[in-house]
Amino acid sequence: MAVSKKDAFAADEVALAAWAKAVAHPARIAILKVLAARNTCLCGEVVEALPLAQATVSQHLKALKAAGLVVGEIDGPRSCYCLDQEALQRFRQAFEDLFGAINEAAACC
Amino acid sequence: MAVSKKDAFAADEVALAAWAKAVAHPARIAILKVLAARNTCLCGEVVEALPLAQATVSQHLKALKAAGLVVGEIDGPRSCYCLDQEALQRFRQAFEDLFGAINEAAACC
DNA sequence: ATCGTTCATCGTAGATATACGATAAAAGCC
DNA sequence: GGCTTTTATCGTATATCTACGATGAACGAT
Repeated sequence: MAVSKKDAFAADEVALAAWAKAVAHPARIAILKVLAARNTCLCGEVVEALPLAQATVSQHLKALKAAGLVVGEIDGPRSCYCLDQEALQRFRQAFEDLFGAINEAAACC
Repeated sequence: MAVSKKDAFAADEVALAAWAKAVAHPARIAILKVLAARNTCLCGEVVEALPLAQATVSQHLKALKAAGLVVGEIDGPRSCYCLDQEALQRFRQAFEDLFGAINEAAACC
């Protein structure tokens, strides 16, 4: 964008938008599902489960980590990624709050 | 992106990602709240409620419309935007399904 | 017909996102 | 020490997003 206007919005809106952006790509949704389905969480396994190159998957994992939805520990040659259930619940709650604020709107027009 | 790989993912993941992208910006979250809080829904009112230029707001409204979360009817000089409650509920359900699939994951590492 | 109001769209500039190959870095193994 | 495996990061190309001023289109009012 020309210049970010995100400072002009409420902090909770910015936070929710950031989470939403983290899941605004099918690859990242798929990654969350893969991490949930396995308890080993190696990056290589995620790569095998997705139709993407290793570098791309690593980049998506980084985005999920930056959003706080996933926790990753680099352990030498291999690394361990897992879901941050607490953060996911906060995200879920923020979403529910938004829907709650929205769904009693009167029909217009 | 170099070339979109979205065809390689499950349809429901692509759909959820598209919805998530629609709310992946604080301005669009704010717009949804404004539309919910009023029953008149004129574009001008949304513009006044946001710290953005009219052209930018119109563009965000278009994005929300493209995602199906908002319905808009152009009526000559003015236009009427309202929330599509049905679509919002489908979105909410898809999200809940995702969280449901994710939150019983075993802790790893 | 000419304004004025309201909104969409165009054109554009700069910022991000997406994807990949190539390469570097870290650890174990020989 | 070299070699392999695993993963992150760099560099890069293309695509999309974000924002705005300027302009156009539709209608009501004068």
